Amino acid sequence: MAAVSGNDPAGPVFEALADPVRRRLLSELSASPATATELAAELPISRQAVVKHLASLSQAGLLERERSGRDVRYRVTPEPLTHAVGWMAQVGGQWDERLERLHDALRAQDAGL
Amino acid sequence: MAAVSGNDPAGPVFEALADPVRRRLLSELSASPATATELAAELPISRQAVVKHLASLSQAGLLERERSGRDVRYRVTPEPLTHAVGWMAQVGGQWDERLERLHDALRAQDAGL
DNA sequence: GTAACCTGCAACCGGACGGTTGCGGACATC
DNA sequence: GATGTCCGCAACCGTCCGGTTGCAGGTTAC
Repeated sequence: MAAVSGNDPAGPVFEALADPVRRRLLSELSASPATATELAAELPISRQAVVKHLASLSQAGLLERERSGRDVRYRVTPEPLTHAVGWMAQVGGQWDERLERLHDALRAQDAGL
Repeated sequence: MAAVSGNDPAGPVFEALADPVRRRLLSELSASPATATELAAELPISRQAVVKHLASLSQAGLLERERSGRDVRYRVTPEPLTHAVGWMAQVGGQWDERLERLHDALRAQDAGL
């Protein structure tokens, strides 16, 4: 009796967003793209830790790598966030269908890209 | 240079939603409230494991316990989901402000409850 | 060419987390 | 009141995950 349809593409997104450091990184990158060393400079963790987090975010489809010579620049690609919103809309749908309509709007916009 | 405001109330929600079992449970409960033993019967894990997951969800404010005699019934309280949507709207805002408006709509509805 | 800097890979470590089992207590039923 | 069933607590275990360190490979600059 699965209430929400099949397997969720939102899983990787939620897993990626579960870590506070990762959310922080996404937040920073949403303001302006940056390299791993730049990001590590603003955080109390090593560059390698940042790289691992960026790999997680990238695996969820939330980041885009762009190499320019010596360094690699990361930027946000927030499309997968719609999967997460969609899932929540389905769960919250029973409770309030306004979320449903919101989700529909997102889907429509997504198709428009 | 924090791009997203202060500390996030969305953290617990994302952490709760990071686990597939927890998402499954939320999904089931959104369809109809149930007890821990009922939920465990539909899953390949023990009742205690389910209880722990329900505790996580409850800690994120996503569940409500309702005791009736011998057994405890859980139901979904999806309001905290708006925190998660709000956070994503801020991150994705740079990319598309339609999410922002969606978030505003949610906030308005939240105030209306 | 050599020095400085950034990326990438691999090994390693400790703690958190998902899961199990066992047991005691409370409630309903007979 | 005895029994079955459900909840709740606690201990325990293995694995995954976040983090570190060390080192090799490119790339830019001097």
